[in-house]
Parts: sequence; C-alpha cells; structure tokens
Amino acid sequence: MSEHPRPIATVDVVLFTLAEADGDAGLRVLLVERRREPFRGRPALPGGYVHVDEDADTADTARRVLAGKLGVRVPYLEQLYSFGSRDRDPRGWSISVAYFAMLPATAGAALPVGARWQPVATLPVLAFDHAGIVERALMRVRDKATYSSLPAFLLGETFTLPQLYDVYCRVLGSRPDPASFRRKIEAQGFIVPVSGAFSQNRSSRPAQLYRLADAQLRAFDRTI
Amino acid sequence: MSEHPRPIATVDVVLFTLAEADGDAGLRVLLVERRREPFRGRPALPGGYVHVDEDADTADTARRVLAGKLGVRVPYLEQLYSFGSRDRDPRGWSISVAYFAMLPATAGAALPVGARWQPVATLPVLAFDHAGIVERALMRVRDKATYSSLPAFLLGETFTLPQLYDVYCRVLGSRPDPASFRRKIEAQGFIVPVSGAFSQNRSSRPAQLYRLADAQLRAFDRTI
DNA sequence: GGAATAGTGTCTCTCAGACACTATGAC
DNA sequence: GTCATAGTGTCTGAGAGACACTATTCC
Repeated sequence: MSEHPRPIATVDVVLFTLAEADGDAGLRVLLVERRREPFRGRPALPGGYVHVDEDADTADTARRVLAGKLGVRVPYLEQLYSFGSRDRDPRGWSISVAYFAMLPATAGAALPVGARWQPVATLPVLAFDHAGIVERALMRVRDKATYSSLPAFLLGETFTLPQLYDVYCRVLGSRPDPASFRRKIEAQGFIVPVSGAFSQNRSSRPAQLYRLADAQLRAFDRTI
Repeated sequence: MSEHPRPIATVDVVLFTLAEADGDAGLRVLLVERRREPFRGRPALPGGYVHVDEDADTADTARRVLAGKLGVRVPYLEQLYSFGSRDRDPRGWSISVAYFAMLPATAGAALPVGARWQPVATLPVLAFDHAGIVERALMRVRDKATYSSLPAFLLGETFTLPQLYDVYCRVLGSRPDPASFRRKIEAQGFIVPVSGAFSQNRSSRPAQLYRLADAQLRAFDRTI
C-alpha cells in the first residue's frame, strides 16, 4: 500500500551576486555547464540529488552543492519554490526544491572550470526548467528588495550608505530618491554605523561605514 | 552514478476556512484522523503520496487529495513551502511539498468521517511536523492579508464591504479603522460592485454587494 | 420616531518624493 | 580655491488613523 514509485528528488540553487565593477549594473547568476546527459553541454543551475545518507535536510543539500561544486559559503540562503512535475526532467517525474542565495561580490574568488557568472539580463537557453526557476528567483529578490534588508547580503561585512543605495538600485532596476532611501533605511534600523570608520574614496568626502545589525533578514513594517 | 536512493515524496494541504457563525472569530484548519501507522489515530493535515502515474505536477497532487479525501474544489491554492528532511517521517527521508488553500465558509458542506474543522487557536498535537506546517501557513496567510486580496477567497461569490472587513479582521486578529479599510480596498480596485444588488440585513441598512474583479490574487502597491 | 448598521467628511500625523542646500574630503 | 561625493532641511502631496457625522433600512 505505502510503496509508490518515488519521483527523483533534487535541489537547485540560484546563486546571485553583483559584478565587482560598479560600472556594470544588475544582478548576475551562477551557471555551470552540464557534463552529463540530459542537456549535456547546456548551462544549468548548480544542483544535485538529495543524498539521503548525507543530508539532514534540503537546505543541507543546497549548502553541500554550493560548497562541493563551487567552494562557496553563502551568508544568505532561502528556499524559493519547489518544481515538481512529470515533464521537467526527461528521466522521469522529478521534484526540484529550489533555493536562492546571495553572495557578496568580493567573495567571487576563483570559479571552477565550467562555472561562470551570467548577467540576468542576458541569460542563455538553460537546461530543464531552470529559466523558469531563475525568473521566479528574480521576482522574489526584486520583491523582497522593496520591503527587506535582502540586498544588503550582496555586500561585504561593512559598506557605506551610498553603496547600499547602489545595490538596491541595481537589484530594483530603478533609482528612488537617495534622501528618502537614507531616511527609510535609517528608520528601519537594520544597519548600525561602525564608529569612527569611513570609506576611502578616491577624491571626495569619505562616507560612514555601516554593518548589518544582525545576520538575519529584516522585513520592513507594513500596515494594511 | 545517477541512481541514488530516493526520498519519499508527499504533498500536504493546509485548508483554511472561517466558521459560518460570525460569532466565532478566527480561522479554522481542516484535520483528518490518521487511519494508518505512523501516527495512527493522530490528527494530521490531509495529504498523500505523489502518484507519478496520475499527477502531472504537485499542484495536481494537492487538488487530487482535496477532491478525493474531502470532495472539495478550492478557489485558491498556493504552494507554501517544502519540508524535506531525514527526521520528519519515521519511515525515512521524506519531502512534503506543502500547499495551503482557502475555502469559503458556505462550501463547508458535509465532511467525511474522521475529518473536522479545528480553530487555529486550539490546535491539538498533530502527526509528523504538521504543527510547523500549519504555523508557517498561518504566517503566510496573515502576512498576505496585509498586502493582498487573499482573505477575499474565504467569502463566496458576492459579499459586502462590512463582510470583507470582518474577514480581514478575523484573519489579522486586529481591527483597523473601518473607514480607512474601505478607502484602501476601494483604491486597490480588486472588487467591483454588483450593480443594484444589496445585502438582506435583519434590521438595518442593506449593504452594497461586491464581487472579485478577477479570480487571481491581487497584491497591493508597495514602494520602498 | 428609535435601533442598527452602511457609508462619508475632515482633521492630523507620518512619510515618500523632489530638490535645494550644506559638509568634508582630495587636489 | 574647485571638484566630487556625503549628508541634511524643508516643502508638498498622498494616505493611514481617529472619529464625528450623515444615510437607509426595519421595527
């Protein structure tokens, strides 16, 4: 009675970062070239099977994939959505529990062969339904940028308010009033000034450095 | 290489409704008594295995469970979260893709034996990690009530603004200003008046009847 | 008329947006 | 001093909260 054929169970991760050069706007997502069938040679999201003997839960699977395939540890990881259907994998009925993660630009370091950062504006054709997964992740990240501290996880330990403003702009794709932004962020209180620390600017006034008040995501207040 | 032992794959549904009697505040959730091990005799969320030969995707599984076990069709169904871990099911590593659904009070009709509506304020001990699933569903529904038309799916085809206000209050557990609520909702424009139709009140002024502008969830505007 | 609920007008306070202004560094 | 960027002050308009008020039904 309880023995049904089981679907394939995988975890895929949409890993976001920003280009280090401020000149290039917008988010980038990590793609790896598939080395096996199906979709051999196609770019895909990093992912893998749930290892029932190794992983305590699906978040563990996500972290194992990121650490093993890419050697990164991410400051922010969130479950995105689960894509489970008959058609999404030619090998059969499969469920992918998708996560997304934010990685500071500085932590980019060396990528293994076959992995690359791709601007979300110019995505190639992806394996499986991964295009849809990236699309949903982008919607989530952009939506959360309007009411949470999420974009701050794209920055390193310390950052200036202008840098934070820049990150929000690049994630949102719009430029709200900088003065309003400053007041709004300061009112939310999820960042605290690092006393006495200032940015080293090329040829202008240095800016106060801040850090996150805590490692958690903070949502802004909302009323009906 | 690609043959890993697969986790169990199930779908569970948190089905919400309101008591018909306006006197009783708050949401109710549907529980069914488990008739098999594990957790035999314990109340649990309606759910079941993914049937790879029957279900096109996990939303199909959710609808099949609701139709088969309870004979209901729901006007709103949304994927909630996936709970996948080694420990959540004594039979082994398991993934439950959880959904939540909203059912108008009037559609309650006859429930099968072993099923019952339970106020969320007085939940018993549940099977598996279902208490955590209900908790997350409640957080989602209450959060969405602050910025979307979600609570409207707890009402029937037509409803009055005072009824809608009552539903939002019961979901949110608070009583915002009724005048502000009216203005806010009218500005969002997700409900339209049914021309010439009014409620039949016992001994007071009848109210304008409204219906949803479309069958989709509508999110309110938000700025940063 | 009174009771009860539906619905509006209006004041205040907060906050986003706009934008002019001042502040502080490098040179 | 100039240039560049950091950061503030202030006005305005939109909207939430509070609450007094009017409107329409049944009795």
